[in-house]
Amino acid sequence: MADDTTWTASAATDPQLACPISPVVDIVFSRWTTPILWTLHTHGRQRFVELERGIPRITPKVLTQRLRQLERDGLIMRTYHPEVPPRVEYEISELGRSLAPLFAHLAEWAAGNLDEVERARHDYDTAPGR
Amino acid sequence: MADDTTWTASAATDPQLACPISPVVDIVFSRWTTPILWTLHTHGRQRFVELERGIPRITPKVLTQRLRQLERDGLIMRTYHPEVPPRVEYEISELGRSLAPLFAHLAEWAAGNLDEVERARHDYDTAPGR
DNA sequence: TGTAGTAGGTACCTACAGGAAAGTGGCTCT
DNA sequence: AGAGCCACTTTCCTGTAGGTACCTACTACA
Repeated sequence: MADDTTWTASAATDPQLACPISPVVDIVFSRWTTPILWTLHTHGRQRFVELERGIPRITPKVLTQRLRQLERDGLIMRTYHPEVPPRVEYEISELGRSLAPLFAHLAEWAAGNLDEVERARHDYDTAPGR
Repeated sequence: MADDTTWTASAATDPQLACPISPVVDIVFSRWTTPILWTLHTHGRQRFVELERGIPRITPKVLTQRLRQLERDGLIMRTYHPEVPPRVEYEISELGRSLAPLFAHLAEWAAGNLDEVERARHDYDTAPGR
């Protein structure tokens, strides 16, 4: 903590919230949101069933919930076409697109450090006295 | 999606997991982990009670769980001093420290875009036909 | 004697997230 | 006539994360 060049220590003494990035985490990294944002970004505009098929094991109920939440937060846009059968298209918004470099860094960290996490886990699990 | 310069589209077609950053999210952004890592980074080595006092509303049980998990993943280090009363110190590891620029970007995004999320929410909530 | 302090562990309980399955509406195809 | 399509919605149910409260061992100190 001697040299705090990378982390902003602004809200470090916040009485209520000890971590200034907690609100972002709640918005961006709640469950199922990253797969949705990811597929929406890489595959572009998509319909409900396409998302459902593209994200394995997600149920339509939860998918609807997450999509509504993401729409409310302004990260994605929903366009409803009153046809028969109905057609709804989801696409990432400008605000959602602004997360792209962040996700890229995350993917980069994952590529470089996930195996070390795996190794740490193995060491911990096979440590003596456990 | 036309120009994929920032996001790596490597695992975009992964059959099992539609999102290559999901594993990282599970490790780094599970509940309470960011406040713990944040305070550990900004305040340096800390004892259990210090963490407990520094992170409002966390219960000792959950704090223990999260600390164990973070230790197992290699993000923090635990040193036990067999004194009376017992003394345990937690500090961030090299691997955990490597998350610093990531967290900095997150804080930066928060500073620049959180109000826009707030605005989107207000617009959504006060929209007609709702 | 008894109280404080530390770092948790344990038992019990509740709330809520999330899963499974079926329903809805209106058109179109067979 | 019936089935199928889409985008959900609703109901019911379960699992589990997390909260509360109490417990441990040991010593120093009043």
